[in-house]
Amino acid sequence: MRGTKFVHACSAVADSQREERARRICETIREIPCGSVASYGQIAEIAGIPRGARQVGYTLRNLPEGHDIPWHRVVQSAGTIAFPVGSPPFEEQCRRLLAEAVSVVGGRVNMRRFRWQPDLDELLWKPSSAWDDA
DNA sequence: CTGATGACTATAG
DNA sequence: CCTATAGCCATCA
Repeated sequence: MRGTKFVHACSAVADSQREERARRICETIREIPCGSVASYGQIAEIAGIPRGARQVGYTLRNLPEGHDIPWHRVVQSAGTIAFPVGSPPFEEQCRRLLAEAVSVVGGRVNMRRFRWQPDLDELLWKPSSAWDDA
């Protein structure tokens, strides 16, 4: 029957899959260009995890000490910063965003102006395919 | 297994 | 703009 080894193997697989999700989430966040922001849900979807907004938050909360992930470019879907207004992390995120010209007004970013649009990015960086027929 | 939690989100009033 | 509510889902006690 299923012994201890089997159970250990299963939990090992579960761990690797969890790591894989976290890896994709971080990878996606790293793609957010300087000067833009993305929502938790947007990151989750791009990372291939539908309805995984909370998982993005969870991953971000457990980042290792020396990480180089631009966590400050992730905000809630409405543009509001996820931390309590006035809290240390809230202030830190405001500073980092302002430092790259992303204006934060009343603890909120105007998503219409700063929301990251991967499709548009690709058009701007690889215009040939889009403009050839003109 | 069960219930509580949270760096979430969409919707309604 | 605000609050309340109901989904959401991996984690954890």
